[in-house]
Amino acid sequence: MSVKITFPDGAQKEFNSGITALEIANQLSNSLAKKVLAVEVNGEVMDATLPIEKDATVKLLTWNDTEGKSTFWHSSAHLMAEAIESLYKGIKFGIGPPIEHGFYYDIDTGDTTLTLSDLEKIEKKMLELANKKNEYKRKPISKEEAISYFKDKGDEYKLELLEGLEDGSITFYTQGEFTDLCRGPHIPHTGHIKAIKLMKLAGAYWRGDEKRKQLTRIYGVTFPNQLELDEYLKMLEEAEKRDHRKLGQQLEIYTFDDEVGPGLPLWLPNGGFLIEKLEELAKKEEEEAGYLRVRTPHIAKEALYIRSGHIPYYKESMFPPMELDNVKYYLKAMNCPHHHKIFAAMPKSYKDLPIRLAEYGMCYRYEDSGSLFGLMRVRSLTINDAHIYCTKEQFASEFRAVNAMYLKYFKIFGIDKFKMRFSKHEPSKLGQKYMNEPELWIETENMVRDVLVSSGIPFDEVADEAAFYGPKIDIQIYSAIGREFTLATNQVDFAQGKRFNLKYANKDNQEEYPIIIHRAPLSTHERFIGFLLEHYAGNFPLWLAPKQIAVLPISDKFIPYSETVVKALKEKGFRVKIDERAEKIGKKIRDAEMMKIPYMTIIGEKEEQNKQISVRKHGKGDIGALTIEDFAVLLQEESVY
RNA sequence: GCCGAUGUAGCUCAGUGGUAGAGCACUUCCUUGGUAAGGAAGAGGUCGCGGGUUCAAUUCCCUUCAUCGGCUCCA
Repeated sequence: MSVKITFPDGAQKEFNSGITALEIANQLSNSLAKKVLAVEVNGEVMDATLPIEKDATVKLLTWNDTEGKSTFWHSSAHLMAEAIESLYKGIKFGIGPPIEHGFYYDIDTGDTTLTLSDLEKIEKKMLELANKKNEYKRKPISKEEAISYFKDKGDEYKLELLEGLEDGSITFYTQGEFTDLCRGPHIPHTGHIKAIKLMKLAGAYWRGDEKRKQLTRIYGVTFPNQLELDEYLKMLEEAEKRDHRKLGQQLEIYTFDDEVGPGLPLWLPNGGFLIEKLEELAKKEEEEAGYLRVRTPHIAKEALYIRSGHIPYYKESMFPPMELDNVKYYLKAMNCPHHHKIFAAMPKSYKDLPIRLAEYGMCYRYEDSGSLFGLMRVRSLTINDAHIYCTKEQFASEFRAVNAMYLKYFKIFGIDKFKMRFSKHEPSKLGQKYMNEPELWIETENMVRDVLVSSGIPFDEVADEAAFYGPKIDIQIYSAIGREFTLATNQVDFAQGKRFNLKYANKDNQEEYPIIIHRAPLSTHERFIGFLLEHYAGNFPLWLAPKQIAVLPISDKFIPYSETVVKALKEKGFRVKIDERAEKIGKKIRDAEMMKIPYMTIIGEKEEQNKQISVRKHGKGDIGALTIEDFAVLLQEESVY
């Protein structure tokens, strides 16, 4: 009996039935066989050591394939578990999956507490075990046997996992002395794992449920050679330099102060400038798109938030109330209720719609102390907010226009790596997390999907991520250190119109509730500026840079001429800073480079005589001498977004 | 909020059971130097806050606050 194997390049070859992928690789080339980690058979990833008994399309997976890597890391998690089990007594194991970069294993360490020095010990043990080139052996097992194995071992976590598995589909994998409940697949043997780094020790709730026991999670990453590990660690170091918290301090953008409070950023002058610039952009674009600007107070009475639903649905994220004359006042966590009251201030006709109310509104949210993260997650935030009140007929075009505005901004800022996420409700949570309006949910979700599909914007659909009042679109971005954030949102609200009794008279003079769109394409100042810092690595484009040009006199003899240069550049609208310190030019250049000022002009005798300036571009170096006029022309294009 | 780690000068970090140091930044002086760090002197810290142990605590222990790495949650 033979089987016909089709390779990715279309080539076909006959082999004896029952041949394994590893044996196929061996026949093709010895060096290839050494690299094979797993195999994809008819689209399914499996062990390279399993027999192939039917004709199949086969792709050998190596380190260069995503699935090869994740198999490698999954096997590394098992190796780590083996090392831990051999070093410590009474450890119970939760789950140990591969992740984007590496793997983790959640373990219950019982009475022992692991510290960072334990990680080194475990690393060493892992290398020792890897060296043994132990095979990962797969063994199908009955549910009954599996249960008795883990009962004997006393691992209630594995027993709980087994509860969810069907008899007949259960497999064990064993390498060396360690056996784990696992679907697989795994790499052929531990010898492939050559470089190991256990990254961090963390707590993680069993099955992600904060009401259940917190296990110890160990994150690690492994590679088939030391060089790649070194490169990876180097890359992490580089990413750290882009961390907005580091750049924010270095470039004097923002700060925190213990006496002000956690999550309450103070914007330094450079940060204040960025905010002004962003608002300028937003106000211009919103004015052109027919938005009307409003202003609202930072607090409101409890009654407003009972009506809006924030007290029942969102209270734990609000700062506690202050009480005056037996009335509770809350700091606003959102601008919407205030905007709704503006809509309600005067009677409306269908002829007034759509109404688009915009405000850079400052809000306060009591986020968990443990979740605060630089500018990305704060407790005081200023939202690029607006609410659009429209009829059902107007919804599609309004929603489309909002999406177009998003894309326009992304183009301005050169944001091309983002994900659009269409967040829907979860029917089983109606009345708890979500307003109990099943038909309206379906209807609005369909409207949103139609707009997305017809605009050709790629998106993922996710259940159980909606706001309590309606479905939404989130734009996901990644911080320099790989953490995922929602940058901007575009939400539909079918509920608040009714709750706030917002009405308009239609053509037949009947009262109707508007649909409301909540949108914030430029996110909050906090998160957007945090994101921009990392996105540009601190090198803001000229139009946005708080300081655009550093004027650097070579010695104080040239300060008078430098001052005329400063004056001339300022008159042309540039943001200029002069460095009059009695330092050498090399030092002044270094400092300006470190502050990432886009342009420097070096001014000495030559320049004064020729009525010119020597220009140096940040990160590029000397670009020669120019007149101020020519320099201004050169910068013209960069000066606007 | 939970698990773990950390907290010393504006910043980056040493260090010690006998009341503290370096580099950079800052101030002053010297230097007037042509594309990423010139020299010297000086100033600056109740060693996060509070409590305990001790003859003595920045150091050891506890509490608390903040930050960091995760979890949960979220713009």
